[in-house]
Amino acid sequence: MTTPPAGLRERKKQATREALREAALRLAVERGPDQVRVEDIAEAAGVSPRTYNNYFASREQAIVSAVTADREARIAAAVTAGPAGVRLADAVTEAVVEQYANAGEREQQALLLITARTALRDAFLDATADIEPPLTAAIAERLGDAEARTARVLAASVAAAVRIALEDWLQPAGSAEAVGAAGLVVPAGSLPDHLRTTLAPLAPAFDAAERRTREGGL
Amino acid sequence: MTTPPAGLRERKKQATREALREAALRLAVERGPDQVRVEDIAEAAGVSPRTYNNYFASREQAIVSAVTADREARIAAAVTAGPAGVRLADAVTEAVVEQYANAGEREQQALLLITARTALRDAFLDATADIEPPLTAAIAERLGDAEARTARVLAASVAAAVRIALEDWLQPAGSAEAVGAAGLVVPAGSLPDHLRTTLAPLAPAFDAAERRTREGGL
DNA sequence: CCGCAATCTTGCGCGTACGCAATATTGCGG
DNA sequence: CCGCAATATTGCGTACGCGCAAGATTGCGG
Repeated sequence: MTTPPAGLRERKKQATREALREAALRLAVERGPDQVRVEDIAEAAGVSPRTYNNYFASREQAIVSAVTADREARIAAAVTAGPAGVRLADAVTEAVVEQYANAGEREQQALLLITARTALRDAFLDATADIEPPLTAAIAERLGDAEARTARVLAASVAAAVRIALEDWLQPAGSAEAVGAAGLVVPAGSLPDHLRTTLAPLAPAFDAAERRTREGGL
Repeated sequence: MTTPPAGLRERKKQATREALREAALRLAVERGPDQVRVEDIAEAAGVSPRTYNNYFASREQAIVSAVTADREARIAAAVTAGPAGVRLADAVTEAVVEQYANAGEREQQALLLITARTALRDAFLDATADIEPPLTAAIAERLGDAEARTARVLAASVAAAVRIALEDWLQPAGSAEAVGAAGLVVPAGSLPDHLRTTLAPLAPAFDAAERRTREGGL
């Protein structure tokens, strides 16, 4: 379904996209993110600057996409792969955690780069919205067509929650530090735990939807 | 808290912002959205083009903000104003519905404009994200400091749901039309009902949070 | 093996977004 | 009433985003 042999045309497009991603990340690492112009990336990938913009709508997207790549697809797959026995909320949570936990050598290095510059940070956070469509599909599959709208809302909520979790986690801790009182802040903990905590409040909504499906399905 | 008399400086800034908003909307209506350059708006408001960009980061933002203006503040106020007796989920839902239902003459006209052009439509939808911070504050007030993180996630989820509701509602109905089977689509109904339906799946999450607060507060 | 329709790439041009440094405005002590 | 620090406005320069139309590439049907 995802990749029937596919024609040469499509393969070339993917190759170009890949080349742009790699070039963007490599150059950004080599000489610092601000010293890389679109022109440079395009040249390194062997295409015209205009073509670059046919693939990426902003300078930052290419760099970020080198890290986020096909995270969306993997999350959706992980949800779908989950056994039907477990709570949907848990399936989704673990699928998300899994994808953000397995940070490879290169991802780690890129993350440092991204955290530094605000523009990149924003682009990185915006990229979390991309998980929404595939996640919608995966959730809809479990909830049934009657809850299509619910699936969409839940997927969007998850994306929003993930974004928040990453936002907090990426804080240089340079802000107010301790917020005293009951403001726990927790930006220091491990990312997986942080994601789980942030997603937790949504669980009741998933449970209710799942229950509704079960009852309706009888 | 919101507006102590405030100095001249601040008032002038608001006046400029207001002037830019109005100029942008007026010109967009008069000659069509694509025939308005930033230069025109700035001139009409009596400031330099460069100053325009100190107030709005894109050409579309000014136009859209003439419609969305201080929707954020009003939603937050409506939630806070809600009696403590009603379910938080209902308070939030009704606060949101209220703000989007009361569309004035001018808003209605502007909406037509916005729906037409994709760039404006996107900017309009992106503007829903602005309700998140004030909504977070309003929800946090009801849930207590211990649920600060929950408040943030719920507010973001609401914003995401509202966005989805508006997205569907704005569809030119030019797409697949009937999705057959149980895909109800409903883009034709009234906006208030549509908002309520879309927000409904989040209610259980609100209920759970509220319950937690009550128990913890004992 | 060929031609043709679909699609991708590219150069061009316009308008936009924004960092920077100079200049003007505001409004708080003195 | 005045000077001074803080803040806003502006011009300039650079790079980006993208619509458009011409030219190249792909690959399907004959």
